[in-house]
Amino acid sequence: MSSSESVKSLTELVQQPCPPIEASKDGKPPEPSDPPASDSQPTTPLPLSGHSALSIQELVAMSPELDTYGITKRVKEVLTDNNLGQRLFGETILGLTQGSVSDLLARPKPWHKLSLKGREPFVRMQLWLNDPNNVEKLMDMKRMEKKAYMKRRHSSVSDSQPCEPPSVGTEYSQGASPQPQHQLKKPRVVLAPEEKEALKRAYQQKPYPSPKTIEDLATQLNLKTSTVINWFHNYRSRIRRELFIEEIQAGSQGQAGASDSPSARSGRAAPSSEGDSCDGVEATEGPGSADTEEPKSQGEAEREDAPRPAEQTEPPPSGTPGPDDARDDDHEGGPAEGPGPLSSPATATAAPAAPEDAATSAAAAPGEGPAARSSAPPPSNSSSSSSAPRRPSSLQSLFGLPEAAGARDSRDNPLRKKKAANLNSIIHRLEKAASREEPIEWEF
DNA sequence: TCTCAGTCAATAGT
DNA sequence: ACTATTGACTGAGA
Repeated sequence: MSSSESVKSLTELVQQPCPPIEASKDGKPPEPSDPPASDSQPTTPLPLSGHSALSIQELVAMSPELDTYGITKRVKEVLTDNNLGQRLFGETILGLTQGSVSDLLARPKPWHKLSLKGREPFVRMQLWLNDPNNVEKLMDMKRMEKKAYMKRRHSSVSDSQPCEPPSVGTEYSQGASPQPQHQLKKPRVVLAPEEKEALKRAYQQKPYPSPKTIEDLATQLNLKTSTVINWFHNYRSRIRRELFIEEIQAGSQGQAGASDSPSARSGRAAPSSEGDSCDGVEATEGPGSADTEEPKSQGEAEREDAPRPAEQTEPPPSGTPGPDDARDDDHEGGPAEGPGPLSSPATATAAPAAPEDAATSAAAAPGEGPAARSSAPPPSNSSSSSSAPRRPSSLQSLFGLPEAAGARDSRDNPLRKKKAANLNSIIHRLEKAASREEPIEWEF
């Protein structure tokens, strides 16, 4: 068993025409049915059963640094060039749903920011790209899917069977499914623009609201607190991701690239898209307290963009996510409270005002019920927190990355890099401080 | 417990 | 039909 041995098999494995999907999807019961067309295997002997010599996880662990941005770029090209959809690609190659694929392709995170699990799709994409035959295969699959669909449709037309959602294969079955599905399906909550507005506003004042604030927010907006909590979680990470891509794009304007080295860190406040009239980008403070601290320096640091509201906004003082209210010094509940953060100054139209008004539409039903949870068998597994033995050379060729790692040079914009570095360290310290409870002195 | 990373899946947009 | 967006959920850390 020499390690070289395993690398060798690894190489072979990867070199095979077909991507080693599956590996072990473990977990989620409702998923394993994803195998491709489900109706007939074209000619692709997907290694769906048994295990291959190496699990994809191992591959990931041993993978050299990949250029996620470059990979997604190529994948996008290939998909569009060949008219292949994200759904098919995602389900057959990545084992992910269309939405996830879309997200991944549009906002890839830099390799270093990815967890082992998060790297998996990228390794799969890379492997997939390595063999041009894979495209053909996918196209074949698409054709077959279509054919099968047509067939099914015809037969059902002449055969009654009104049911049948027109989705490709994927019949459920799934063995012994108790089929509890008739249950109410919890209508998806859709936040109204005004509600989002209010939430964004609140976020700007306090990216990490205390439970109490959340509670208030929920009450005022007539939403469930869990919705508000989720919204903050989602919003924070979305913003973070937005920064990543900006970082990548800024760092590689021109050549594909790179990714990892922390480069420019410019950022806007939010992904914005709709009304984001706010873009308070620098709206740091609403209520009186005009920042206490004051990074005096930054003299030459760029100023124009208020970088990440999140970390920068208010970690310094007391920051810690500690149990004790810590961050939200804002007393909105108190005196003069009024509308709190969401009080949209002028346009009070927002939620707070008229709860009963159907307008809100969204949240509505306050009475949530016991909500039957689906039993979720804890698959766990993965594990394999191997310490990633590095084996670059062969693996690199294995993954066929021509450039990838190479781009770490950084002779792009020295100035920019410098600023970035500076900013980065600041951020770093902020984050650290935030998670630690120490007073630390702010001076950059 | 909280946050985050990753996803799913519904649904809005094209 | 396909893609993009986004609320919710799951599991891992601290």
